[in-house]
Amino acid sequence: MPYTRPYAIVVNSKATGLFKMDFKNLKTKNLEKGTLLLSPGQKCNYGYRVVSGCLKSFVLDSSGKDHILQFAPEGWFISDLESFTKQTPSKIFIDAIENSEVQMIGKEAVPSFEELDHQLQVELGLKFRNNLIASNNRLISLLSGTAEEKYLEFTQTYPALVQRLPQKLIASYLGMTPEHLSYTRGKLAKKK
Amino acid sequence: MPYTRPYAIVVNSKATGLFKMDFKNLKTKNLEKGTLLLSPGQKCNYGYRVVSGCLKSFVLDSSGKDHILQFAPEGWFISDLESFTKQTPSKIFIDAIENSEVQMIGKEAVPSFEELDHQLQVELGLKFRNNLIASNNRLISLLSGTAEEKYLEFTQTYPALVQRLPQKLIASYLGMTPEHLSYTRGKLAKKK
DNA sequence: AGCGTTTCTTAAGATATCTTATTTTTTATC
DNA sequence: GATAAAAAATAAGATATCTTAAGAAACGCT
Repeated sequence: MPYTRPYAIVVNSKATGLFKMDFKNLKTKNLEKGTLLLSPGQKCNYGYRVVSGCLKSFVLDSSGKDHILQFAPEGWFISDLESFTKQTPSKIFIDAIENSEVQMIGKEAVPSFEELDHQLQVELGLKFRNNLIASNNRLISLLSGTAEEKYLEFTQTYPALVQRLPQKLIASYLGMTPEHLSYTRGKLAKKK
Repeated sequence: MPYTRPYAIVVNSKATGLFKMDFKNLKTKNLEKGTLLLSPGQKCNYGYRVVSGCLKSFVLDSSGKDHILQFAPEGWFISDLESFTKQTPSKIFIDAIENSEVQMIGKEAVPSFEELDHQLQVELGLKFRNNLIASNNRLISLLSGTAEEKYLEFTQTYPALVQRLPQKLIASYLGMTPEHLSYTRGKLAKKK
């Protein structure tokens, strides 16, 4: 079943990691829970720095199931890097998991990487590198982990999110059904 | 069963993408097929630029199955980015799929990102960005694709490798068994 | 506090993918 | 080109994860 939700704003945005950048011309926006910021097919013209609340990015597969790519709680940045930089149609959704406050960084306000000032090039280059390391580690985890291993790893990597997010979203992030995550947690609880 | 192979050299290395860089002090080395260049637990002190042949990086999971992270044919670069930059113990293997010639880039010859000359910072920053986009796309594919979809995508993305590599290595890259890939290919052939 | 909604748990049956084993095909070596 | 070794195909039975469904618990709103 396709994605249906009440939503307020339709703006745009990348899906990658945690970084803080200070640009000029930041517009602050308050989003209601459920607000959809980017949909597949759109060009992503914004990045979002989360001031409060939490966003997520996700894809829908050919059978209509969603798969969460990234969570972005306070201090994190979220966008569709590929669509934002290459101005290609996005493949992903971005929406608000909670009522959130975000700073929007518009494409037009961001020079190409080559034209950024030197300090920002270094900072951003390092962010890309760290995000790449994180993305590769997630690949390893997805490729080689069992449901149990992946869940345990998540709880260690993002203890705060385990408390805060509905389990079904964590299941989607880990590539399993909520039912199977529940079953896995049950097994783990017995072991202890 | 653990990884056993005849091997010649034991050096080290990252696992990320395609980029060309020219550093001084490149040592060229000829590797026999099967040569192991990096193992889990080691610090990765080298990156490898492949001149001819093909390398791969992979992990072994808790039940002894391998999962290929990257192929590196001619012109590609391969290493363990995390271990190389942070000097942490690697989690991955790197070895030669074919007899290969590589240029070794030693950790000691590579300044930190902050200290690189400006031109290289820009080039490398863009490489990190493109690798990150590629890594994110692979995540999407692994999370949301069926065996069939993932195989078709691979054939479109790396047509040359489909010809060149044994199917069992492609299966490992796609996160499935060789038997299941064979079954999937059989189904696809009938459809056509 | 109470009622409706969403989330979580549990469990039975279904399916995709895996395991093991055997046969056929391809590749490598002398 | 013959033989050995590796890879691919095929198939039957096993397992992890999914689907569906229903009840229990938690949450959110008035």
